[in-house]
Amino acid sequence: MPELPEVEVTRQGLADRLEGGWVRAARLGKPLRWPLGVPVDSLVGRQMGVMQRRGKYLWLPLSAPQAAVGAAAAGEPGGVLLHLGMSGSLNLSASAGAAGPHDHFELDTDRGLLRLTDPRRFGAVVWSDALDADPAARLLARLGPEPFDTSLTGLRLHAMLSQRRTTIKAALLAGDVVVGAGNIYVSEALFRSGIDPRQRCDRLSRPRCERLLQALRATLAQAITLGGSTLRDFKDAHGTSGAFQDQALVYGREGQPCGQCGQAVRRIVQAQRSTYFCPHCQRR
DNA sequence: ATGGGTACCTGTCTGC
DNA sequence: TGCAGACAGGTACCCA
Repeated sequence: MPELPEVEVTRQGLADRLEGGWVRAARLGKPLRWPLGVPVDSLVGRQMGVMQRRGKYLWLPLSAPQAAVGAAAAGEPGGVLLHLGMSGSLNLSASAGAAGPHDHFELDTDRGLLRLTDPRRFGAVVWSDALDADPAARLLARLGPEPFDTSLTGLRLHAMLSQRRTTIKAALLAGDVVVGAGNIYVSEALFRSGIDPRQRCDRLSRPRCERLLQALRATLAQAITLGGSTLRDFKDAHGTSGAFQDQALVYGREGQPCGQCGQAVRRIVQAQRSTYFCPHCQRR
């Protein structure tokens, strides 16, 4: 599910509300992608810091435990690195009922109950001593620059892409050239920049890389404003669905007329994933 | 080193 | 109605 906009919308809905709050209890459901790495009770008695995002990961800093607040355990500060996988969402609510079959991580805090719901369980919650310590560091190491990082320019994007022979669709999806765009937003950004998703990275001119970066930023920014996309599962921290899916120009629109030229939008499969594009408006 | 395929897991929808 | 098969927002890992 969640691509950068959905993760960012989630972060925006949680950061202020969680900051400074205390963890009173913690619980795990079914196993996720990786084990937490520490006993879940060791999260109790810690104070939450400002939630941050890197790519599609979220980082919730946690102070060293205070015995007076919760459990007795001593420990060092650290945090949990969260990933929403394909079907995850994080919700903070004052009065949550009993955990459902897809609720796999819960922090009961004085700010409410923070709950990760993830039917497919591709998501993750991993303890790390710091963002730049393993295992967080190892997971984040492969990520490319943030799309809104001002040091990322069309020139730099062009330099990175010129080293690759894969298709532009595959390269953007891989997240090591730029993070954040997944299957929906890659299709949309390529349409908006008029680039054929099958085009080889090393054949893209610098002006086209420039246009691609602009389109990617515009698409992601619009999606964040609209609360992300909800295809089926995604809800923000307040339980609200996104609205970008209604603005998609090609994604999920196979056979429908392209809004620019009227020709039918095509769906092809690249690396086992659907790609939507307009063969007329998008050129190699 | 790069690139492609596989695996993880559950739910929903389609077509026979 | 039942059931098999395809498909779904991601990504670490393995092998060529």
